[in-house]
Amino acid sequence: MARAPVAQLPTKADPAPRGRKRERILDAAIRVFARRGYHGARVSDIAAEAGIAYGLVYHYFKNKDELLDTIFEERWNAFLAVVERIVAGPESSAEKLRAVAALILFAYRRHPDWVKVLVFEIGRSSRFSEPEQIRAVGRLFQAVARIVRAGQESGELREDLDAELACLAFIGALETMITSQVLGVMQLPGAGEDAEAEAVRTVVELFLGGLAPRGRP
Amino acid sequence: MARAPVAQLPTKADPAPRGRKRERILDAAIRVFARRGYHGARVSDIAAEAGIAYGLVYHYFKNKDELLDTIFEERWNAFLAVVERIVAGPESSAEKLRAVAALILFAYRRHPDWVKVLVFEIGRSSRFSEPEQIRAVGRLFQAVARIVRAGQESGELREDLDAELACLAFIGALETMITSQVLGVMQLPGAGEDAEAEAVRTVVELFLGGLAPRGRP
Amino acid sequence: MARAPVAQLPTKADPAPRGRKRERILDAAIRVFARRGYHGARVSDIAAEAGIAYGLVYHYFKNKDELLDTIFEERWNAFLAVVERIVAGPESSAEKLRAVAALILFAYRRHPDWVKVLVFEIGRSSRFSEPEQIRAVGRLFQAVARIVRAGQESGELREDLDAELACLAFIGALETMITSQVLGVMQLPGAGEDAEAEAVRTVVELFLGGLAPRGRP
Amino acid sequence: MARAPVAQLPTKADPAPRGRKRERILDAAIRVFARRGYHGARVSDIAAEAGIAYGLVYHYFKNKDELLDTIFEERWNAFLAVVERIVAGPESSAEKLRAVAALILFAYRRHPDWVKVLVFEIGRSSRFSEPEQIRAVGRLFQAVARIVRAGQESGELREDLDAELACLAFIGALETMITSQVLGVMQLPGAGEDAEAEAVRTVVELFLGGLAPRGRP
DNA sequence: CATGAATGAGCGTTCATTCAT
DNA sequence: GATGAATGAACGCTCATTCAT
Repeated sequence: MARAPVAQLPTKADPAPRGRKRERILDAAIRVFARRGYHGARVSDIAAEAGIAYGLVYHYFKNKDELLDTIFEERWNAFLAVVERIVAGPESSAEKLRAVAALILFAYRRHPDWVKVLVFEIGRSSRFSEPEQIRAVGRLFQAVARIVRAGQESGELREDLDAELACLAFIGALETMITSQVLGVMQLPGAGEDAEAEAVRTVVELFLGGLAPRGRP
Repeated sequence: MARAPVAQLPTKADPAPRGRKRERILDAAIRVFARRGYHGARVSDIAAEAGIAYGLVYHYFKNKDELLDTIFEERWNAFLAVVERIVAGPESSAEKLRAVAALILFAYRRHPDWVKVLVFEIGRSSRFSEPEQIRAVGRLFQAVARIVRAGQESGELREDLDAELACLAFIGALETMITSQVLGVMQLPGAGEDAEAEAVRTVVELFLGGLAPRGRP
Repeated sequence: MARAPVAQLPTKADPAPRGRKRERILDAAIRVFARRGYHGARVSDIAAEAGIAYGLVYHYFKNKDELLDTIFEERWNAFLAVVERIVAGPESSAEKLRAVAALILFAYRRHPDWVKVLVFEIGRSSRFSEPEQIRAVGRLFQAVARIVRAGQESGELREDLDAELACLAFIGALETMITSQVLGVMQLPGAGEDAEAEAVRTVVELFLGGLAPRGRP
Repeated sequence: MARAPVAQLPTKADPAPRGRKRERILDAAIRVFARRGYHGARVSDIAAEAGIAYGLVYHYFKNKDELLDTIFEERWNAFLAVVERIVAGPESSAEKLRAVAALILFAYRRHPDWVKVLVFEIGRSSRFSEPEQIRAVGRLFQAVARIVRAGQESGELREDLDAELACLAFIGALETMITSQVLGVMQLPGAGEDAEAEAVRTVVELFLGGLAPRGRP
């Protein structure tokens, strides 16, 4: 459904038609950043990956930084748009949280490079300290927090926990699951789609029901 | 008690006595890495922070990389030792999880530089891909997973959620809370010790009881 | 005739036209290596001598080592080609040996820097131990040895001396004459062209006729 | 006979008794210079080879340069003394030349490290340009030249070749034979002592009798 | 004598960025 | 638009040398 903006991300099968050099460069940058990290990626690597001369990168982007910024802005905004649409929907809070979890983990399976860059290169260190990017990431937390607050107001969710702290935990749980898959820290149960579904279930169940058996008050 | 190895971390009030240059360098490196990130930190910055000639760094460490590796190994192992002691204790699973959460968030309040380096410079970026470091981090997850599994076996915790997935979520929640504080993504309720206590409560409550009110199955 | 490749070596009078930067760099490197030795030559010296930014050196060559290797390969092969042509000619062995001696000593007078680098920086120490370079130098010895062996087979030269040992002596005599001129160890008779001619005569005469007077058996 | 000064050079079997640190350092330096070249040899390598702390090197020698200079002076002078004794002897010129050739090639077989350092590190490279060292090497040439001149005056050797050029050729032939053995450029006939004897015979025969058969004028 | 911690000049190399073509 | 030659700031690292102990 709302996956259109995500689906337009680069795929080997869709190598961007000639002439759209700018997109070619961005896609190449995502791949190279994912592979070598921002600092390890040379502008010439990106150009080579895009099949162009590296001087051309500077026609479309002011500098290497702007590449990362652009990736972040364009892709993150597209991603946020989907999240906001989920938030604005008529479903229950539980349903919305499940949708957000599924969106994030699905995005990773479909576009691992995209997610790696986001998580490892942007959600990181000094560049991330820039207020603009912090605010952008804050919008994700606020969106999830709105789901939680709405649930609390409607009585669907308990009110004695801070909505913002709770949503930090929610996003953090998802991020760590992705990280562990990227790095192979742990073997997750199942594989591919199955692992993803199980991860979604676990996070949502945990988040809503907790680990303690229901029998205990 | 078990905080001895942690407590000996640098404090402005304790500028390390003469002769312990190696420690001075490591402490300086932690501070500079925390401030500027690994790539942004020049060896000469670290030497200046330690108040020594930069050549001396190479007397004690093979290269800049080894600085980070050493920090990781020495500090992370000290940290893990405390976690393992918690795991081995006689308390209930809930108590142990609370203790781990408190340990992590307390460590951040007391040694923010240490934690920043760990989370931002080691837990991300390519250097983390090295098997040795992945295994080291894996030990943390395994430790927490053991707490969860023990709880599941004793009936204290529900058994229909995968222990490892659950502990990924648990650690992830804590990491994101720290990150959000470092970057100021969100204003957490309270401040200092209070904020920390509230964060611990939220994560543990969420993890154990979930967001859904107890009344609902 | 066959001196084309040699003749294109740098001369102050021929500062190499714009665009042929690679050649400019190699020529500059030869001059600086000759003046200060490989270890004493800074990359920035070479760049300054070539009138370019030192970064450009790395555009054309992988590193400082490759400069020396390239000089060796390109120039040595050009030199060897001339030697091989002499070997293949129809002249007597004595004539060929005289031609080789003249070639070597003439090359030094015309291109002293070239020869200095070859003799002092390449025919030296660790870099010279690389099999590829040893083999390249071996080709010179083999070429001269072929002249000697042919002379022995035709009866022009005596057969009771090993051809390879003999040619080692031949080349060694010439090399030492060059060295003594470079370093001014000894005052050679005559000057410039005359000294060269006398050196050629002495080496060839010695090599063919020996120091002992013909009258003595 | 006159080999005493040479024979006192270091041998694995005679590791210099305790206390004679200065000699230990010099011997170690010779070994390390021979193995890695002057530039490639660190002062700490030499100290390690000598089994002492590297600071001690500076008690006995002003700096690294002085090590090489000392090796050169002490060993070269000892070597020269033997040569001068040969020159002063009552033998024929031919006998003396044979003795010099044998001395040089024998020295290499017995003390290859010593010879390598002399030929590769001192006989080349810029340090050799220092007048003092040039003069020292010049003394060897002058000694051999004196043998030749004496032979010419007594009628034992032909007079139409310049004595100094001739002795350059003589020494050069010997040096190249050593070099070719060090580097393995060529397979010499025989092995060890035999190869050496054959080399001596070839150089002396060549030098005295030439390659052309006696029958031809 | 002996040690090795401490210093810092010096240099090779990388790579983002500019710009003439 | 497109290319890649050209530039040079920046930085990691080596290692000879000094000196307190």
